[in-house]
Amino acid sequence: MNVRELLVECGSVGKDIILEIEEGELTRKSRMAFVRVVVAHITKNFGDSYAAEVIKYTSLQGKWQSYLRINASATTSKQASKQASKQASKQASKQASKQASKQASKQASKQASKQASKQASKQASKQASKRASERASERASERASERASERASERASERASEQASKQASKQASKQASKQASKQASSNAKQAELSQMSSKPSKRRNSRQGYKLKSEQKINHLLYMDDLKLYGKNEKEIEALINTVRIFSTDISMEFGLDKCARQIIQRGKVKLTEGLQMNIGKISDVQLGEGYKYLGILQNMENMQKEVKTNATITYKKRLRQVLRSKLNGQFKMQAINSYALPVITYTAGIIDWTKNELEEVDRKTRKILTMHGALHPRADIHRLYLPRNCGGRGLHEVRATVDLECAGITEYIHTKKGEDPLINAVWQHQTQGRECEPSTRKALKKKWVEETREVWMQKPLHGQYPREVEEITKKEHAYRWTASTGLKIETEALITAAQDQALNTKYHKTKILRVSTYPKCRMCKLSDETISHITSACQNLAGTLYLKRHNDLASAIHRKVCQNYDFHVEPVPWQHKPNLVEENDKAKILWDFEIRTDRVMTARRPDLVIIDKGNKIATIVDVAVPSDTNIERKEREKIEKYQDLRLEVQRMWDVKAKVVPVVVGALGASTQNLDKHLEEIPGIHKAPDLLKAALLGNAHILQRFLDLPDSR
DNA sequence: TAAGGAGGTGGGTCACAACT
DNA sequence: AGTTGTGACCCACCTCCTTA
Repeated sequence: MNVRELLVECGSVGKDIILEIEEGELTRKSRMAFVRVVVAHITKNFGDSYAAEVIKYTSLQGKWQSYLRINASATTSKQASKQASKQASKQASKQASKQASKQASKQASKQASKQASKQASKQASKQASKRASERASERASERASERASERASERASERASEQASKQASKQASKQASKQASKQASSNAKQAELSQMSSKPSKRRNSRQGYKLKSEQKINHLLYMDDLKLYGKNEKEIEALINTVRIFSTDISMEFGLDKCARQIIQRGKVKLTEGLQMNIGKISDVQLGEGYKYLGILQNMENMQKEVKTNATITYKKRLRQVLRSKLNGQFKMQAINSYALPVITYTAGIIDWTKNELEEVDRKTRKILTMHGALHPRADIHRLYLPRNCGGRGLHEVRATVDLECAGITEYIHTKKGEDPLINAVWQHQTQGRECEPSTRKALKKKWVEETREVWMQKPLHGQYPREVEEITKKEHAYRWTASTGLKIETEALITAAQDQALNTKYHKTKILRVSTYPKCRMCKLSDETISHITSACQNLAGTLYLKRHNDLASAIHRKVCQNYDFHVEPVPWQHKPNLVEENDKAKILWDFEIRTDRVMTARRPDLVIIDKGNKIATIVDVAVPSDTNIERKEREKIEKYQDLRLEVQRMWDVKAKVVPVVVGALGASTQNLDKHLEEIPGIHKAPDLLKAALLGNAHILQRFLDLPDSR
């Protein structure tokens, strides 16, 4: 299809366009006409759904070069490439909007109200589902839908907001229903209010209120202690306020006049008045620039987006810092942020229109604050930060994702309830604009999000290296069990995860990845490359000192528990426990790092622990190791193999049944599937998390010490 | 070099005012 | 009343910078 020919065909309009293109700039008017001509042509020839590919028409000279030649085809064509379909959808949407606007032009007046109601319903539905999630009761849903319609009415008609004093409205509703049933002669307004609060369905049919497009009337919103009244003009509002006042008086409650406010909107504009003078006092108008807080959201003629956002962000950050300054451990700090700080933002989800950028900004700020408090290494992976702990993440909730999920939840709620309530249905209709669709559930979205985030993390060349390697060796729940069970400080947690992410400042990293150094070898032993796994488990210079201490800490933790089991005296505090070479009483004998004299010559005869249970005639040979995470399984097999000779010798010499138990914990927290099974074989109660914690603390100490050393080169 | 963050760019949408 | 022009805003995408 040649665009130029097309323009020539369509007469004077086309000729003008051609002229303009050749002369220089195309005016917006002509550009639009241009698009209309092209789109009309395509839809005429290829139907409503087509694929179009836009190609530069290089054979033309001058200005025409930058304009387009379009290859259009019906969408069934298999040749349509990805690009083509992308373009097509773009064009299609363009065209759709064009046509829509044309058609809609006739209904301009309707559109205006549509837009108003669109926004209104959006906000309303959000609030609706929020309440609903809290109460999931009929009342809640009703109120919600009412709020929706209320919002819709806001722009088009006058509106006044009014809040009765808290307890008044609460008790009023209760008492009102009682009184109404008791006294048939009670005044009409009383009856009306009682209906409002006790029989929601009738309340909607009352005379007063703002009328929606769907013919329903709405005259108030009530949630707990917040009451809002709506009327189609000032008089109605006065009448409604009067109703509330009468009730308040009846039950001896006073109007909290200073907490009430009114707003009159005429033709979409706020009309400021002196306020409403009543015999009990004056209800003043909502002041310009100020707002009125309804259910925690600052509102004026509409939600005060900017103010709410700023306030929410400030409070969020304040709470975030508060949590991080606390003495909670890493896991609980994350939980506290999720349940104490984050809801400040998520409460506004669906009511306030957060942009993607704003939410990402909040996330960035969060990470910055975390880093400032030592809770996140600046080079650590951010996708991992937001993954659940059982997937290897740190269990923080991403603000953006949480808000998205919240909105999805609201949509889901409205979708399921729309059949039960005409007002909710109205909200749904506004939101979908007639396009029926099945919203995906919140749960499914969450699952999808976790999967995708995890995939991104795993695919990263550097950060994804650890999970890829370690998950080949052991199961996820064993590799990451330390994150949920050890109760480490958040700083230690950050250090360990940064080490797993290969994000620490090692010489190998500097040389091979940053290329700022030329010497990748270890600063201590100068033999191997200075990688994380080298520092944590393979450096010869550290073997006799730091590794030994880590190893002994772990072994002595086991020793202490064994001693407790056989009623030996132990220090009350674990870290003060100093194992003796030999402990013996009538129940058992415990050897610590003891070289066993054997008749036959053998290499491995000095295990970390030998426990001889005298009663059961069982000897347990325990050996502890903290290898690099990728070696745990191999190490475990090696240990068992290594002590087989000794086991047989012990059986023969001491006339007991002997077994070898390896306790292998990865330096960065991974463990094998067998760890729990092995621990059960050792007398006493041994918990894997305690051992993991001992290993990780030792390891964090090693990393800190090592990386703090001056670079020799 | 990997990753995150910041800023720029182009395209799209929307609201509003001016014009026809 | 309908059309057109304009600016604000948003978003996706890209590039560049920074940091380790």
